[in-house]
This record gives sequence, C-alpha cells and structure tokens, in this order.
Amino acid sequence: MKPTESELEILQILWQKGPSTVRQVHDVLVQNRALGYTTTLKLMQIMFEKEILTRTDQGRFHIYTAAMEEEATQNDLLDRFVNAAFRGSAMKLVMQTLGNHSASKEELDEIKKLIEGLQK
Amino acid sequence: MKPTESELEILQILWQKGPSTVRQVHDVLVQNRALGYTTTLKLMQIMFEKEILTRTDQGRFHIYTAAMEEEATQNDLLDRFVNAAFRGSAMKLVMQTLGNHSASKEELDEIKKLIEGLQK
DNA sequence: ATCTTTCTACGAATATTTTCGTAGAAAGAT
DNA sequence: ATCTTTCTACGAAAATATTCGTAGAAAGAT
Repeated sequence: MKPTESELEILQILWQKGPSTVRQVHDVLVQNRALGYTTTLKLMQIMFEKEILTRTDQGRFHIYTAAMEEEATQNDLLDRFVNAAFRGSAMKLVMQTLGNHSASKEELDEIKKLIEGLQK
Repeated sequence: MKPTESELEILQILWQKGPSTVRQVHDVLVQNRALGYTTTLKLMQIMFEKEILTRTDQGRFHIYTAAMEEEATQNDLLDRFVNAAFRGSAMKLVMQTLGNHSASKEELDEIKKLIEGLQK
C-alpha cells in the first residue's frame, strides 16, 4: 500500500538513520517544520497498524523500523509516478530528469555504463 | 501548486486530447473506474477556480484547457518526487528507472546521446 | 407543446490525512 | 516522597480530497 506524504517523510528518516524512537524521528521532522510530538507519535502508531513499520519494546520505549526496504518502496512509488505523471513512459521521465538536474561527469559515466550493460 | 491525484488524471486527459468538455473528459475517466458525471464536473470546476484549468464558453458548454504545459508540470512534479522519494538524488532515480523498466535499444541510444551532449 | 436529455452551479456527505489535546503510567530529578 | 519530564494510547478536531444529489436552464426529440 502506498504511504502518504507524511508517512514517506518518516520512512525516509528511518531508512537513513535506522531503527529509531518516536522522539528521534520527531526531532528530525521538527528541523523542517513546526509539529507537535503527539502528531509524530500518532502517525507512527498508524503506520505500525498498517504494517508499514514494525516495532520492538525497549523498556518503556518503542523502537520503530521500516517494514520494507527503501529500494523496494522506491520502485513501487516510481511505478505509480511514471503512470500518474508520465503516462507510463519511463524513458520520458529519465530524459526529462537528465535534462533538468545537473549531474557530475562521474554520475553520467555510471549511467552510460549501466545502459551499455542493458544493451547486451 | 501541486495538483491532487484526481486532478492530475484530468490534466493527463486534457494534455492528450486537447481542449475538451466535461463530458469528453468524463467519458475517458469512466473507462477506468465507476464515477458520477457530477464528480468530474465538480473537479473541473474546482480546477478552474484554482486556475489549473482555463475555460471558454461554447454555447451552453464549457471547453476546458490545461493552464500549464505538460512538461512544465512534469518537471515540477518530478522535483517534488525526487525529493520525497529519493531524498533529492535524481541520479539514483534515473538508475533505478533504467534498471526496472525495459527500454528498447533505440531509446537507450537516445539517452546515451543525450548524456554525451550533456558531458560536453 | 410537452417530455426527456444534457448541461451548469452548488451544497453537502463521505473519505482520507494531518494535527493535537488529554489521561495515565513510568522514569528521573530534587 | 513529591514534582517534573517523557513516554504511550486514544479520541476527536481540523484540513483536504473525493463523491454525489438536487435544482434549474437550455437543447433536442416526439
């Protein structure tokens, strides 16, 4: 199931920082925008119910972990996004991305290598 | 401003088919899922208020047109998506897309050409 | 001329997402 | 031992998005 925007924000933090408490996640979120602690708590509880997150007890705390791998989720979202915004044309998305975001020579070389691999 | 998912669906139809009436848009939407006519109407009225669409009178009908170009909107959405799902790494998105969606030799050649152009 | 269909406008119900307040339990500080 | 802080749980308000019903005007059909 597709995470909401807020849920995705939380997933990003968990993927980046690894298993964390609500407090730890909240502290990161708060760097960007004002937000009450119980809001973060509630969101993570809902995500736990939806099985987007798992959690373990650590004394009186909960330690939360993303249930899916980052890449698997990204691929899922990517697919939806290509369909919703690019009418399914992944290649159009690739070309538009390359045209718009500046990439280093190394990154471009890496992509070229990837393409050559695919072409065999 | 970011269109909602339903709004984006309507935009896609308008970009693809050009200026259309509510009825024409609705007929396309209905091919995919059950939906009342007034739902489509209301959505398009809201989009007109938000200035996502423009419209002209044609007798008793309205002819609606997307206010923004498809590519401009795609770039905007792309940017948001890269940030939300790929923590800003456009190149990761490109590589993941290339790895997951099969592309023809011609498409890959085109991308290679694009990259070589960028590298100069 | 009347009946049916097809439009728009509009209000409001429903569903979804985001936000927070309150309460109670446990831990930490004085 | 009491006070303060920090947790969780939970309900519900607020904000957004989606859906549809009803009403009235115009067009088309018989």
